[in-house]
Amino acid sequence: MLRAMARVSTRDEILRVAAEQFAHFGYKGTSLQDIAAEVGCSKATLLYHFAGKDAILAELTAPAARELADLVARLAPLDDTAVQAAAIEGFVDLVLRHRREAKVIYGGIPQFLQEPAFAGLLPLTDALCAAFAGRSTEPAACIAAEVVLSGIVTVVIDEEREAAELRAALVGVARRALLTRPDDKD
Amino acid sequence: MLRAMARVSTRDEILRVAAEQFAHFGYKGTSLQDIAAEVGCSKATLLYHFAGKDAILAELTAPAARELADLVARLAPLDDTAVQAAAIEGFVDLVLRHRREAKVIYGGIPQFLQEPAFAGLLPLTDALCAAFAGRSTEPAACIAAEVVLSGIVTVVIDEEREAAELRAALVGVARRALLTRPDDKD
DNA sequence: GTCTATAACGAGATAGAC
DNA sequence: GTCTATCTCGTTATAGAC
Repeated sequence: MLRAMARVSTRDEILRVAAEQFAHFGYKGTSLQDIAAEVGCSKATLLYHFAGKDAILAELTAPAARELADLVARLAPLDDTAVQAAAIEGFVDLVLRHRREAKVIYGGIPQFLQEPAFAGLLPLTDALCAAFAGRSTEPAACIAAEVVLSGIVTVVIDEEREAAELRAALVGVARRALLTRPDDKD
Repeated sequence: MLRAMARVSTRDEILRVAAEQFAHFGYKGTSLQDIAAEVGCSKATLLYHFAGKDAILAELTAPAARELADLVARLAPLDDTAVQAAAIEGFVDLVLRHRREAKVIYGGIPQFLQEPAFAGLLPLTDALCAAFAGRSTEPAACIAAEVVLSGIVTVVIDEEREAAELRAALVGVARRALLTRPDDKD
């Protein structure tokens, strides 16, 4: 039971550093050189552990993408009134579990990478957005959902605050922003 | 009075296309090749009209950045209760006047460009964020302000809807999200 | 598993003809 | 003003020693 060391493995360290830099500077804005320098190894070592830069990205985002698919599946059977609250809490928790990856998955990526690993993401974010809007097709509700969704993923990477405080604040702002009926005690 | 033609000038067309592509794919994610192809000219023509890629970016963002500075200056003398409402309407209007540029200015840029043209932007967005929070230093208020601010700029570039409808929806969601006191009739 | 060296490619930018 | 051709540099990726 001594597996939780500071330095697990070079491979995991590469993933950690890459996630951080992709989120901060974007996929294109981050070079293998940058990642290698931060990890403390050479570019060649990166490419020994991963087939290429895109493979790092794919492996990085896979767990969060899978959890997003799970969340969307869990939301599907809920009725229009319950789906919004469940979407907010489920997504905030997901994003807090994957702070760095969230921004990479939600923003930026789909435009310049059509790999199978990312092809399924757009429908998922669309479904999540609809859930945030309480399945309303009102323009105001859709726009509000988009604002909240993109706002959350953008903010969470740069915020230093602890998870519990951040969670409460994000759930709170999402509820208020998406409020169409008076059901909360905040 | 016949200046409003479809094709004003190559120079303006370059600015228009660059703004669009920077917003969609990011500054680093857009090559001069990409811009030239969309404009229908060569890379050399781009560099005849502008000193370099960064000069395109600087000229592109200058008007919106100046307006942002003006807005922050207008907000400064307002008291804590009035500043929030003024910030919301002022910023939404600003963003709608500069849909494409807004995302470029608010996100992404500061990390990889420390030129004088952009050095002053971070303090401005910080001041705007404080205004959104009603100058509160409560974590919840600050986080809410960040969510709304980043959400607005992210959403506005991809939204197809007309300005009036978009404006009403954005102001509405911002007011609800930042609501700390009951003063609105929405 | 990690390194140095280098190949292969694409990017921003320049030169000079038209 | 716009082009083709070219230069230079940074990037991804490979080869081969240790």
